[in-house]
Amino acid sequence: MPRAGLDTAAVVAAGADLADEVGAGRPTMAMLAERLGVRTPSLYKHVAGQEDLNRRIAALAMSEAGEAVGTAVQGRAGRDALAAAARAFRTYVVDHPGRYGTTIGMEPAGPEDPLAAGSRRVLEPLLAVLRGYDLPETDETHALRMLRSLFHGFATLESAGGFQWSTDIDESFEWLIDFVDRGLRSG
Amino acid sequence: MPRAGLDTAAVVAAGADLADEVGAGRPTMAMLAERLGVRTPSLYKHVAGQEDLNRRIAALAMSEAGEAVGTAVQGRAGRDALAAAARAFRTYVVDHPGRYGTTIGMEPAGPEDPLAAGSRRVLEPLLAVLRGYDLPETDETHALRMLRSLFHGFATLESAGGFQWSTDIDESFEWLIDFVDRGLRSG
DNA sequence: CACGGCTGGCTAATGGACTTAGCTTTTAGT
DNA sequence: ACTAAAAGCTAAGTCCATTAGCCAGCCGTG
Repeated sequence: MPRAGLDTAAVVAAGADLADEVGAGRPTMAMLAERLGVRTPSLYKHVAGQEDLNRRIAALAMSEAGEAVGTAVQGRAGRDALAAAARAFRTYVVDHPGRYGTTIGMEPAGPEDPLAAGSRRVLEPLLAVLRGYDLPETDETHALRMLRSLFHGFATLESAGGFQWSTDIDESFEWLIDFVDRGLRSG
Repeated sequence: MPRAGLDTAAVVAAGADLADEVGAGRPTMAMLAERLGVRTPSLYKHVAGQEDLNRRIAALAMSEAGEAVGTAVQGRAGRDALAAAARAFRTYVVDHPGRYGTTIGMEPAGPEDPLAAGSRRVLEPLLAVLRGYDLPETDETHALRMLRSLFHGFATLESAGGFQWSTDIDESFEWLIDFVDRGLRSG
């Protein structure tokens, strides 16, 4: 009987793919095992259980989202950087709704939690974007929270089909970038 | 054997309470039945299943949130109305994290879905707030989506413990209201 | 007041999911 | 080649959601 050659990263990656296909929170250990060509209990050699798997998927999603935003921001500043960051984040979430959705409602268990580290990877480039505007230092945290809330909220609502009218969503998104840019410049 | 005297509304209300206590998506039919002093299968006389229960909880949450925001906005205009709406929404979500969390990622099944009706109850007063600003009509939908995204994102992140530094969250929230108000006035 | 039907409860049973325990075989290092 | 850890497996336990089918309490009619 040949070995499947799995490791934790492979299991988590497959779980993340599965979440993107069937929706956040929907994948079961059984589905994942079948996809990996392995029996369900074998998964427990690589992850501690469903809870652990989900935490790892969420951390992966955060880290990937952070990388996408970071890359998009490289070499840009001001409105350009803001728009690039926003679009990169939205694109990531729309392309990976399941794994990103796994992050929702999950509390980091402490500053050492990989999930918290992933969050920081997202926040870092956003902070860099804000540095391109002339904000009083005390406002930086507030603005950062605003950006995160706005991007997170928009992407989450969009990927859940939460915007009802026919008005073009892309258009709303560009409007939103403009709105934030103007607000930050006049701050 | 005396009757428990349940009906659909009572079951949904108890489910919503339970969600607030143990977290969105966590309540089981078994827990709910025990709390209602009834055996699990009896719940199916009032609710079609777990999926149906969650949809009803979500619809209830939306409707309640809409009512809270609507009441808060009554008799106010401009910045006042915006601030009242924002605070009412945030307060509702913080006080009822489980039932509000149940709405996340749930797609309305059509315009007749009570969940969609609940969403409209939230959007209505927000639209009224926007009417207090001088926006071009084409911007109204965009602004509405922005408000919804921002409030939803902020409240969701907050109630999941997603804001990491020690900077006061209330302060960020007030800053955010101010930011939006300024942006809408200069629109 | 009797009574018949609906309604809301119950028990029993099925199927599926997560998880643990314990065994076996591959594989990597000496 | 030999050993030991790692990675698979089967078997089994628990819990949950759901369906089927039964029975008793309530309501309205005669």
